[in-house]
Amino acid sequence: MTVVRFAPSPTGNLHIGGARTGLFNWLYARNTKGKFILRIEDTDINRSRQEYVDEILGSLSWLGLNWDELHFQSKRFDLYREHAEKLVAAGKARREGEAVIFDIPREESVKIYDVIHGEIVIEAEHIKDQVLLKSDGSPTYNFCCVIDDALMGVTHIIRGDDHIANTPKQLMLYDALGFKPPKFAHIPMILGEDKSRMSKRHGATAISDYRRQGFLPEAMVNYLVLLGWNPGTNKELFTLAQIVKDFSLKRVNKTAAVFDMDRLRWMNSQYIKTTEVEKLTELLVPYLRQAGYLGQEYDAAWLGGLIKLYQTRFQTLEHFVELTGFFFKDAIAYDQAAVEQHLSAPAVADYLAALADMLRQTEPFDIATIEQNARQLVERLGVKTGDIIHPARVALTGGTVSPGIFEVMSFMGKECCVRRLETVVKKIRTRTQLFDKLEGI
RNA sequence: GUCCCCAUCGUCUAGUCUGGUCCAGGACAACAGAUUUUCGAUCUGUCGACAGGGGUUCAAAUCCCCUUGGGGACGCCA
Repeated sequence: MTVVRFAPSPTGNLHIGGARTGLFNWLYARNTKGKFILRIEDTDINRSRQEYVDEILGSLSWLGLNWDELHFQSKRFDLYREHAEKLVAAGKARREGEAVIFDIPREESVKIYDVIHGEIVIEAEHIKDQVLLKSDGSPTYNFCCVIDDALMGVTHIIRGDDHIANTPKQLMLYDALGFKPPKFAHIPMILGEDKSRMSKRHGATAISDYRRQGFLPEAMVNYLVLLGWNPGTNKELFTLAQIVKDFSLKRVNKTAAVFDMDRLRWMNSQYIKTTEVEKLTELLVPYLRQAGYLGQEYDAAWLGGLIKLYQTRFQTLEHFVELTGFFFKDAIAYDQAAVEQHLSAPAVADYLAALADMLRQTEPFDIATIEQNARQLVERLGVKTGDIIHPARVALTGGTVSPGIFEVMSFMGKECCVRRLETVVKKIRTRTQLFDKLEGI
């Protein structure tokens, strides 16, 4: 049985690169019906924090990466010390005070047979002797890693290729300890836009940041897996189950990939489009509440309709909140350029006043009826449709961008539409030069 | 500085192992057109790459070498 592990250290959040490493391990385990071990590498007591453990576990769960075993290295110190003693006793390591140092066998060169890279040879002369136990008695990464992987029966180590340089050291430890080494698969790194290692200055790096912004876990996983792997077809959108079925280490790239936010957003919009409205509602409600747009009670049918109206227009859950603000807020902000472009013609006030009257008498206040009445109004006034629609859009939404205006009116409700239109009319008529004060309607 | 990894459109990539079907395919982005009451979505199209140089071969994106470029590692961090 294949056994893999993902071994994050709780000194920070689960970031994009770590998540992808975890994902590849998980996929490999599920594809081969093997075991996926989650091992928290918290040997650095000073930098490890419980909140990061929680954050990492939370992010992995959110992505849907369930683990079969969970271990903490901080609970295994005795085990590491025991093995260090053995190495000292065997003359393969030496004591320096409390510390134990591994003597790298000098005469050897180390060959790594990497599943992705093939053979990599490193001469022993380039490797320094390795600290196994620090002066405070705590074990080091390379040492714990080897002991745990060996004792936990890990068959494949899938990790970032920034670990290639650690591999010969670990291989020598496997040999010294008498353990059978696992197979290694070093996957390419994920880079920032400037092709350097992803870091905070590249923007959001934590999975939880993306979750907060309203990316869907399915989209995140789909995007991440395509960074360094593909099924060899032109297909790009997969369910997790499909990826599990198709995944193989053989099709993993060697080349580092640049993280592309545009593509992630596109990917997310693909999933939003195909997610049921009920599910989207459930996801969106907390965001709307946080924005103060929704109370405990809300009209689910109305909100569902609004979500449907916007389903092809929003790329993240936060984006939906941004786009639909004018449906929820009492005071909307008017875009200055839009006001000048569409509300400055002398006749506009009359048109909007007529529109407000018409809307007041429209019953039922549904899309078809509103449109029908609006078309009649346009005819009666002898104007072009756009002469009414564009000013109306600015008056009702504050800007020039929205879904179809009749849909907007219907969802906004008669009372709100009439109020906004009449307020704008009044402002135009009384304060012709003061369009910039058109706030708080 | 030393060692290691990598190298196809701006980005993610297919093709490289098993050379010919590739004057290099798909997707994101960009741009243009269609559609539309605006935007978006959608459809159609355009732009756009085998880093350079040597080999090997009848034939090279594919194999070999060098150069260049990029990345990573050289912690009593993980």
